[in-house]
Amino acid sequence: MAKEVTKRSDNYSQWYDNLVVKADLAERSAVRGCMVIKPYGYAIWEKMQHILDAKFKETGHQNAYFPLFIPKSFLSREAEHVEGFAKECAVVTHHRLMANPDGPGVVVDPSAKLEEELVVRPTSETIIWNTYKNWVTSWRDLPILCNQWANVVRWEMRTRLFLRTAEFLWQEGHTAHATSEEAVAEATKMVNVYADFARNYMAMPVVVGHKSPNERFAGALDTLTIEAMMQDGKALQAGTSHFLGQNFAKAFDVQFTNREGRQEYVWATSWGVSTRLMGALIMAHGDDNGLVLPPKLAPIQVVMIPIYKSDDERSAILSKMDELKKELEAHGHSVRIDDRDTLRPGFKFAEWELKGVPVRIAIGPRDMENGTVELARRDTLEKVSAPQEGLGKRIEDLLDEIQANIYAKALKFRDEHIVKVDSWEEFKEKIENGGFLLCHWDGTTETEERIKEETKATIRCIPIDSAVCEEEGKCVYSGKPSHRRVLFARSY
RNA sequence: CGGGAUGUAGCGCAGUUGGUAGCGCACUACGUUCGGGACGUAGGGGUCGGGCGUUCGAGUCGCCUCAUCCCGACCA
Repeated sequence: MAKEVTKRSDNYSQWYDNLVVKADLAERSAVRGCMVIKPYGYAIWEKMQHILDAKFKETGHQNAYFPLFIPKSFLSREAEHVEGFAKECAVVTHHRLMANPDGPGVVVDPSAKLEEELVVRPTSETIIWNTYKNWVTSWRDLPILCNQWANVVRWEMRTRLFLRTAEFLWQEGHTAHATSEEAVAEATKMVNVYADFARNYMAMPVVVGHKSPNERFAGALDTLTIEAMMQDGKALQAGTSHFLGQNFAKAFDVQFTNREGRQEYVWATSWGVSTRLMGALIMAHGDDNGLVLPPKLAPIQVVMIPIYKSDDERSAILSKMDELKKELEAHGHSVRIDDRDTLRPGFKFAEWELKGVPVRIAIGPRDMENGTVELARRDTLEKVSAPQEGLGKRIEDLLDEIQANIYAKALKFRDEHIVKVDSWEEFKEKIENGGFLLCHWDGTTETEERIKEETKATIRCIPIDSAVCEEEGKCVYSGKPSHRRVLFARSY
């Protein structure tokens, strides 16, 4: 009983925190609100990065890197933007330490005060737009399609591993365009890249939609989002893509000469996903035995566990495993042979299940006699005996099946927990059970905030990928007329 | 910054009216085990968050302080 994961049904938060630590993904750091991503967790993040990065390249983007520090005056150029982030900024005020004159240790050298304080980026719009100003003079310079992989700092009051940490890793795309239409198309394109990634790689269904004005990114004219449902019925914002209009171009005076020779402000977008996706992955698929990784994101897709008594058996089984490993690797799968001699098979089974490895192959003396292996899949925990012959093809099919099954399971769960609600009484009752509520809303921020106060539910998005929302009705709270349903939920 | 709680071995915890600092897991060694989280035996590991005070004597009582967590506030 080395590592136990609590049951999801007991306390979902506890189950989550416990799983993150026990599965060796991450742990709390000694630094306030910060997280250490451990090698196994980081390996999953790296797979996400590589896939996303390839998609960004396919859609014409290039990677670049901008400074960590943002002069305070930059951040305050765009009024809404600074208002949105001011309360959670880490600020650098000095650049030198000195020996403590009153005792041991060091203190900040008061003579090394910065002329202008530097903010540790909470997001990079301001520093990037200040840079883009110098890159754009003509319509021929557009579009600029840059992405940056970076860390950002947001001094949150309460933090949770992967979901909300003081420092987190992410990518942020920042694009500049000659026309509004082009920028809107870009923002839409990128939210769909995220949705595709969530569905086809993370095996996680998402609802794509617009944020309400109240929930928009600070400084955006429109925010597109992908919203996922976790297994406790709460929503998780998994990625956003913003149409920034000309707000930042005006704030940083980024103009270009158009084809007609007139000066014009450029149109902007920004979009990002973060290590929060790790939290989404865990909460979308994990079970009481631990993590369940979709094969496309699993750093180890197949783990092989030998079962033996004698040294002779051990070496015979391991050499058979080497052989099979080569075959699987030829099919493009990542394979780990767990040849640790100090642990018993049962322990290893449990440990790799905890880590979410999609497929386990066990080989013991019996299998060696029969030319078989024991094949176990993580998603259903089913075990079958399979011939060693043709294993490569069989595993390939199995991994595809697991990928599809995990998605189907998550989709079924989500669809069972989305309900249309038309009365306020029903709303208050249903929201207690979690899940997404599709309701009519009168379009006012006032109603939205009242609903939030009374139920802690917010408008997660105004869905664009669901025809069922488009109908006439009355606001679930105010009774005023509405022409479409929006998605309400409690969220992380 | 309000309200509540907790700091004792790497982790999780117990510690009674103040009287020799303990348990489980983990760790080390040896042996038996090994097809679903093994067992036995023997070990190692602590300025009880910090400071001051009360007392013959403080993990325990008092005051101060620091840190962390929970509920709020906050959360593109």
